[in-house]
Amino acid sequence: MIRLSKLTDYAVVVMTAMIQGDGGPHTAISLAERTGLPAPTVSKILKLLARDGLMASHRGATGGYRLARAPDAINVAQIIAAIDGPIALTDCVEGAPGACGVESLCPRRGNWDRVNRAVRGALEGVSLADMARPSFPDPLLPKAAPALPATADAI
Amino acid sequence: MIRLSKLTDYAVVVMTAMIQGDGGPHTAISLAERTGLPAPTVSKILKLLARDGLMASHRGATGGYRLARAPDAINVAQIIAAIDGPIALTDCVEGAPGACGVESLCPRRGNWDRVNRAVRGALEGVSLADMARPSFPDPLLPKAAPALPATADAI
DNA sequence: GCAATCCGGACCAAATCAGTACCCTTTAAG
DNA sequence: CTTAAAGGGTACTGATTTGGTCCGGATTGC
Repeated sequence: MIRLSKLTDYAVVVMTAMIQGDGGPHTAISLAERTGLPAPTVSKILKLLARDGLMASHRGATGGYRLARAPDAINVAQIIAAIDGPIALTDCVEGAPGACGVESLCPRRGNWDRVNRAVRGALEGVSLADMARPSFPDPLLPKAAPALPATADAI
Repeated sequence: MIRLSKLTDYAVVVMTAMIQGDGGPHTAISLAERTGLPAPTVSKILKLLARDGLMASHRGATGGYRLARAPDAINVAQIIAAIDGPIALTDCVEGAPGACGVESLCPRRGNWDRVNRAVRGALEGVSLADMARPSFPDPLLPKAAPALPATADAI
């Protein structure tokens, strides 16, 4: 499967938890308690999100984190980019020149970029507000099945 | 970054190499020579592709592999599914129930599926024929830069 | 001044993946 | 019928990545 970092999943959990709270700043510890995630991990996520401008941080005694923008002004692509780094499906375009072997076959590189753009556009179309919305009616997922109906929604 | 398996990249290389050859069947060894990839790896990829019906294999003395369908009838999503397994960004929906911790925050599960569908649709829109097309004019990639302009095309 | 909080980096263990090797089955040629 | 060529499947190993932790330092409010 296309592995999306687990930290990115946690990031969405933390950010939705912030939405559901009051407007005040949230400390890393309080968010860890509310989400059930380990505190150091939450702290790491918040730092990454703040570095990319998705969070506004306030240091000092009564400090904490706040969302930098409204939930519908933050999309999934931005969150992924903050945690996992730039969205690129392959590492074909890297510093290592010898990895590609025969160069005559490598013009496909530009075409992977086409795929990257398509995926990026899809991810930009989903906002944090969409993710925070409580589970919506979905005919594919009759919510009574915590077992593993996962294979159904695969390609 | 969103890690797409390196084997999937190789799969596209191998399949484009098959397109550029004549119509006859290709052996795993001949494809390995033409692509510069290690032979056992090519064999592994071909087996995976054949298992999902993307390749037609012919055993015996003069056997080999052929594309099961026309290049424009095969899309990237199918290749990824054959190599990396079903396309699912997160493993939130798994057999392990304890992993999620607080259940009250987990309704976002259905929303990840929305993201999955968006990505899947994007990948289905790119065919193998698109990938095999020799590098097309792309303003973002002024083909004279094998160094590492990779960060430019990131999100 | 003191305490609470964020900031930045380094560090370690565990899971995952790429790659390889081996043996079996099938098929066609001689 | 025999032989060789090719795919089919499984198991194993080394390396890379990732998730998670920890520590000292900087900053702000009380």
